[in-house]
Amino acid sequence: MTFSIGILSRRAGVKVPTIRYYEQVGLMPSPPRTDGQQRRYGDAEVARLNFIRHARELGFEVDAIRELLAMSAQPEESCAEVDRLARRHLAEVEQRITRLIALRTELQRMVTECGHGRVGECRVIQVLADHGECDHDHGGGRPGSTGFAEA
Amino acid sequence: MTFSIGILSRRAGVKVPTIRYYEQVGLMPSPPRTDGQQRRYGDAEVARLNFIRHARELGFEVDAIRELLAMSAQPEESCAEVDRLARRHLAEVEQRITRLIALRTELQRMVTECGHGRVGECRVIQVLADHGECDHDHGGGRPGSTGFAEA
DNA sequence: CCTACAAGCTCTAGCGACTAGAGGATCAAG
DNA sequence: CTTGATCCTCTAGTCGCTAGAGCTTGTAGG
Repeated sequence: MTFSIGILSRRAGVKVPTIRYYEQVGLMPSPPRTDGQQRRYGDAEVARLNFIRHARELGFEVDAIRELLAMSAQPEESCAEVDRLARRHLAEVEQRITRLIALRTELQRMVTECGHGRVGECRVIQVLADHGECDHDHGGGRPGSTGFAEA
Repeated sequence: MTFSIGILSRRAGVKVPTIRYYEQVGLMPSPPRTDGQQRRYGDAEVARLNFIRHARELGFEVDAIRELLAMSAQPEESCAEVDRLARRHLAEVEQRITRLIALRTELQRMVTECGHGRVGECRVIQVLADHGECDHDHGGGRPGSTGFAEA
């Protein structure tokens, strides 16, 4: 009926220290303890932890999960807020994708233009040194040392 | 000829505390100081800081930038290592994109399936509660409370 | 009943790349 | 010479864990 944190860990696929961390930040309840102060859990906690894990895998932040959990405890309420949270997160993910795709394009251009010669002519280094070469190639970054200060 | 950290900050588009942080972690040199211990920089530092900023914008980690800077100081060396670093980073970016697109798909499905009714029937909550509903929809998550423990 | 020892406990510190703030010194312009 | 913007160092906080020290507890076998 009740079980230890290690069992809970295996059942929900969340590491033991992470469960304790979730308790600390208020995602998981403070469970009852044995006489020796060891935590005892039940099936409800497995469900809750699965919910948390899945939400984390989808990239929801701990604050958002706290809200989602609070809302899910009110099944009669309108789910407009839940929807809003999920949409906002979706928008963030889409923004990250957009930015990463721009990065990928830039990195691809850098590596395909690298002539595999010496560092002095390396496009990768040139593009990094001169931001102006980033979006449009206006030809001929000067070869040679970049002339940086040394750390 | 030489200028303060604030001027360097404006010229390179990097905040003052970030410049000091870069000095601390060895990306920027320890510059000469005035009698009153204030840092003085020259144009080489503007170039170096621009390089760092651009590399950060492309998502290179500080460790990678340290290596890139070291390599760029050796223009006669082969750029194979530079190339390797850039390609590895590109591969990481591509992986992140792949994962984020999977997340986006899942989130889109969640929000489009939400009927905008009560929380008890909300698909967003249901999918989060039951990982099994994630990749393939086998119909009819039971409505009602999720039955979690409370935090 | 006793002994191992796995698993639990608390507490602190570390990751990466900054950011914020306190509390004080210095520099440049008027 | 005064004002006030800028600079200095230092510590601590962010986020979501993860690692480790040093100790206690639970449980299974003998």
